[in-house]
Amino acid sequence: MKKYDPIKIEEKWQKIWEENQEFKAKKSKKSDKPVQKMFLAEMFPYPSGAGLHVGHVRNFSIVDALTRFYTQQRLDVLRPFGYDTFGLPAENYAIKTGISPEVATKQNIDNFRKQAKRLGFAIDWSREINTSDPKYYKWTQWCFLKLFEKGLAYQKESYQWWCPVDQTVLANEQVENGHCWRCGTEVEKKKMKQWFFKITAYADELLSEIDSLDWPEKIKTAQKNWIGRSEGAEISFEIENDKNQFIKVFTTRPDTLFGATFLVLAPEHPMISKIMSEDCKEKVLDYCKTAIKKSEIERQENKEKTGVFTGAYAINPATGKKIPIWVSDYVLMGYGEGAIMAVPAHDERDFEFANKFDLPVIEVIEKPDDVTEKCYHGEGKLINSDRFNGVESTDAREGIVSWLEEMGIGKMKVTYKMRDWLISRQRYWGCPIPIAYDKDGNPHAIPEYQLPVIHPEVEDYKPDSTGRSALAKAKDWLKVTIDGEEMTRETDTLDGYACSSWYLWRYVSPDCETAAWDPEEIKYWAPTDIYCGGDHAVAHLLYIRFWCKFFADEGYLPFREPIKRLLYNGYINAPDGKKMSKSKGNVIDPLDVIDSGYGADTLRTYELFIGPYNEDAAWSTKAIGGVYRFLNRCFNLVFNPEKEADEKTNLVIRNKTAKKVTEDMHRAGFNTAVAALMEFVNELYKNGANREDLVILSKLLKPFAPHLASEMLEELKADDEWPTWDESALVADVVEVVVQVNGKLRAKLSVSIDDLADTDKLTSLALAEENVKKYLVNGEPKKVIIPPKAKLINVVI
RNA sequence: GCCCGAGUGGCGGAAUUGGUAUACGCGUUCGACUUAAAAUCGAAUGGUGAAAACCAUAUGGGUUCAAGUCCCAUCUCGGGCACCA
Repeated sequence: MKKYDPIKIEEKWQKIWEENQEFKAKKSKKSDKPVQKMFLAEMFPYPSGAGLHVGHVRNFSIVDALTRFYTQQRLDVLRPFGYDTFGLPAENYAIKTGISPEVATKQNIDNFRKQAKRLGFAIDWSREINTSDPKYYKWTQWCFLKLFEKGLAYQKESYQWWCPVDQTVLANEQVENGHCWRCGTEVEKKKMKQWFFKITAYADELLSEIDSLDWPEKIKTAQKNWIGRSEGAEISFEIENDKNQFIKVFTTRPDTLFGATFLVLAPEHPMISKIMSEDCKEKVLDYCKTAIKKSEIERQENKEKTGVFTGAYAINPATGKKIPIWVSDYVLMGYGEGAIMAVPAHDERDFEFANKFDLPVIEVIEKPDDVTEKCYHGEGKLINSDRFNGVESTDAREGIVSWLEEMGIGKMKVTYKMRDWLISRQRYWGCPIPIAYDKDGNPHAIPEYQLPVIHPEVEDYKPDSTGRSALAKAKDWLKVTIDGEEMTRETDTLDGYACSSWYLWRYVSPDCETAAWDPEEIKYWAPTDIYCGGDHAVAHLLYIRFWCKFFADEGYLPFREPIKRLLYNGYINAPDGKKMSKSKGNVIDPLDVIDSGYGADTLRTYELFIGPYNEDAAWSTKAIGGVYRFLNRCFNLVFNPEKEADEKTNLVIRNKTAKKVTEDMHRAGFNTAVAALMEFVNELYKNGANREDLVILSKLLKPFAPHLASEMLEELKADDEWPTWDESALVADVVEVVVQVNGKLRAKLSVSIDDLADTDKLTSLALAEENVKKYLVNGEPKKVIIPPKAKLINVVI
């Protein structure tokens, strides 16, 4: 009796794979027909000091199962691996311990690599990349310069999110509920000069191409909402007593213009200081100062409207009447024009504001009878709107805008919620921005031949007191000569998301020294066919699309969407259903699971069997034993055979399983694929097995438990090429047909496959059943329904 | 508040196109092996009921010969966005 020893088997095969460089991507050249390529990747990990966790294992196991599936189908497969290494944890660790981030990162990578190898992943290890390696970030800097050349990387002074603990600016996407995504501190607003990428230039295309992607619906809607396109109009309001001053507003409801009874400006609006009257000046300035200082969380918590009158009036161009101009923090400077026309009768926020400050409310849309709310924001016929009375609001939008257009004070406009991507960080451990400033403070690109701008070594990694990164402490490094002119380097570094916005393309030629990616290799391998991850729904997955479109425009990429199919996997939670965390002490360490004797195959198979890949799952210490038992049974069938079956015994189940597993792999139904293999094994235990049964079992098992399957295939002296199936063998000679009476199950018939199409025969067989007969009142049914292919008879009485 | 998901045994889940609800696994119970235990193998396992049968896919309605699946309303949970004019 041989015993299944996963640790021994896994060591053996991992060594063989390493020596043979088994997973090195190959470009086959078959003259007769082109070989399909398949580029798969997981979202590369941030290598933390804690090592791999079970979430990584799930993510990598999904990609691995598919990698092996396509490899077994003899496609040209590229499955690389890399590390996203710039970031705050390494820098904070350096500040605390004095150990340089390079050193700590290298250790963590070595550990991650070692652990990943113990899981037996089919990775092309010759293509490993690391974003903090100068050979890599040289090209991140090159990407920045391309964007800079085209004006898509620019500097702007503006109010920005600032984390007082991490001492850095944060992007909108890095602020969660008013708190820093890294340390959880409440963020502040700070006025600073910052670098931005002009992602808004691609807003339209980023939105319109979402629907063509084979991505989960929830990611697509999240991106659509984030981009937040709305169509409306820009309208200029003349200031009373000053015909040359206008305030522009954005509105999606120009049809309600006659009901605009006041204007509201954001506290940051530049016109405020120009228009406010002397007697209101003090109150207005005071309000603006407090509002700007208020954190977003304070603005949200206190939803009651606040505001102050400027003392100035504007003219409603539709009515010619003068309307007061107010300031309130419910109007945001970053959206539209930072100013609105308030229509309190048809907008709840304006209504609240008007109520509080006792401002006039004029209804201009007819309310349906069944609407009782005071503030109606639906559609209807216009009223109180002079020549537009009676016009449907949906038509009036266009009518009023063209009328304004004739007067030269309005036009159609599309606005987006999405803002430009803030990319500068006042941190040491990031990719240095390849910019230097001349004596007058003008930014200049570091010329390409001077790249990479290498990280200087520093003694102390803390940002300085002015908020500049530790790079400012490297005095010699700061000085640079460009075209004979002495300049000072930028001390900000790039947001880590910049590094991950092009890494998929680096994978095709990771050692290329003449370009970020080799055009020939890109043409062959990219775009990525399958990409798998469980995070970054809007940030990373939007940025990489943006860069793809940009580099396509510049002629560097022959495609406009970087990821064809996205698999978005769920989290693995602790057995109690809660998030795993060190502080709760409920963390399951995958290496412990392997070492406890289960082995990597059991761990991987279990994580794919635990539930649908795209849903969260709770770890079960007991259930993993079931998977281990299953693999033991697979092992026993090959190494401790008991019964030999003849050629026909398992013909149906064998073909059925091959079909089922193949189809499940295509639709990423890993849990049901494993279940089908379990059924197959149960059947083989009952019936006995022949070599053909076992070869097919081993081949189908390989994507999940590659070590054991390899061991089985070796014993069976078979290769691992993915099996096909014989469709004609799927059907048994005799099938079960169900008989229902009024949709309720009453009897089961055994019917020869040849009789299945004979409805007369089926009907008489069904009606002859005792348990059917007794329901028939006159011995005759009303109707008998035999749906094609359903193996079901419904007798209607 | 708005926009997406989801709700099925004691538990994780299956049912892919409207056609046998509960596959597969865990747990539980019984049996075999064993001095015994573990491991392993086999059997049973939605609920009520002696049985016939009835009731069960969050709740209430509807469409259909037939509904977990489609339609309408409601509730609950998860996620995203959140004063975006």
